[in-house]
Amino acid sequence: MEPAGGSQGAPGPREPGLLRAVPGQAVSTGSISSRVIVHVDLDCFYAQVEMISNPELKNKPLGVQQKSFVITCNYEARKLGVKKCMKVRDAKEKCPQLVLINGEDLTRYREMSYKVTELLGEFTPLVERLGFDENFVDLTEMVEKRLQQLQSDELAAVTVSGHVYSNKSVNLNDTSHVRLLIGSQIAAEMREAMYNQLGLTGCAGIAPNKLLAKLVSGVFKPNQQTVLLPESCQDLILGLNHIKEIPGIGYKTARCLEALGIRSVPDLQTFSSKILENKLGISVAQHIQKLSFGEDNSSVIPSGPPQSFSEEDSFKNCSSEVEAKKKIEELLAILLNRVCQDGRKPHTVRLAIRRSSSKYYSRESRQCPIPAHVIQKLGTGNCDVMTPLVTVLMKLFRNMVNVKMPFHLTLLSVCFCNLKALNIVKKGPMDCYLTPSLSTTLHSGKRSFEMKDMEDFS
DNA sequence: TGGGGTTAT
DNA sequence: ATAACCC
Repeated sequence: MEPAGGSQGAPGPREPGLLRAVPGQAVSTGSISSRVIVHVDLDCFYAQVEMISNPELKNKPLGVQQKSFVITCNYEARKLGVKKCMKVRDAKEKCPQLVLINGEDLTRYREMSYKVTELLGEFTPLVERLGFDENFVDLTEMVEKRLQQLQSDELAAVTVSGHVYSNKSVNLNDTSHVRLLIGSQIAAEMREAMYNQLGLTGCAGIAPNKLLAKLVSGVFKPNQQTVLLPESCQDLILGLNHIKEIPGIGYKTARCLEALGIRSVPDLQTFSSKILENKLGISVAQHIQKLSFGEDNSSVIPSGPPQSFSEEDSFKNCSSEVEAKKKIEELLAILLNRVCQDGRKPHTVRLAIRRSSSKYYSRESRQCPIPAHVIQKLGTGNCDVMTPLVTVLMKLFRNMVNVKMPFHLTLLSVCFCNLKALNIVKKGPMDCYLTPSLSTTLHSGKRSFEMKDMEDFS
């Protein structure tokens, strides 16, 4: 996650009203100590996208299928017993009327996903994506501005939007809650905008940090929102039945913890820090033990454009080089279109495989720089960029797979990463950005001082 | 599971 | 390059 104190460090000088989000970097929120974070979680996202594409699918039980699995389904289908990640066989057995749509091509889901992130980005630039269907938004500054617009006698009149997470009765008039209540109003506006502009429904959780916002967003589903007030934080985290339900504690860590006899949240809260550090390393140990108390000081990191593009395909078996090459070419062709639309240029290509012999989810990969002359042609449609890239990918393939020996693959993945916006030329304290057209001009004309620098760069 | 993504080591 | 995490 992030070192302690991330978004709450020293305020430092900042231009008033100017909050610039730099993707991948935390943004200082000034001297504000209590944050307001919202977690926005779309309802059965892929199924929603399919129902928008084809409204006749509404009020029918709908599943989205990848290979032999129903990876998500709408609420009609859930009522009839269909669950996420169910085998198609089992789902059809449970629910013979189930309509299935193939969801292996993520293009429309990805596009809609970024529309959601962009829409949230109109409220504040502090939006962090988590997968295609979830976003965290740091509302602290927005809330503070709205608060300053209020007269002191209006504070007690601020009302909550949506549910309040609580077992006991809470005093909503306590003005120490006013920031979270305003946060709940903004969250409602966000969900309204998502529905009005994109036709999407979803849940939201509003809380003082990302962990708690995420946990509380799922309390009332679907299409509802919940705010968590500070006095209920312990109730929420202690309400979990197993540590694996804490986001950040994954399969491996949960296994390791179980071996130590740690299963429940109180188990983890009270376990010896020293022993935990020895078992998991100081970083993970301290992090997850904080999580067990509901503490999470990680900041919302604006995601910006993606850092990598990949296409993958899984299959029962691929055991010849010719077959592998065909599949790699398919993946590559799709990727080239995607990277062309993005505008930036990848400087690294990676090939990953999964062998049928490998125990569960384990991949091997090899990567290498994309040749400079290939990078330059990448945006420019007509040139053949496939051939050199296939050549380099097959070299990576043969580096991983001894093609003279029998092999058996179940997955191939091609990834473009190390994306650079434009040709960056270092000249002094400020980097200078050349537009592609200017770059071309410099190529054809006399060779400038900057061009010599560029050659070193690539 | 699948077909994606991210960060840390 | 891998391993962990997230969806």
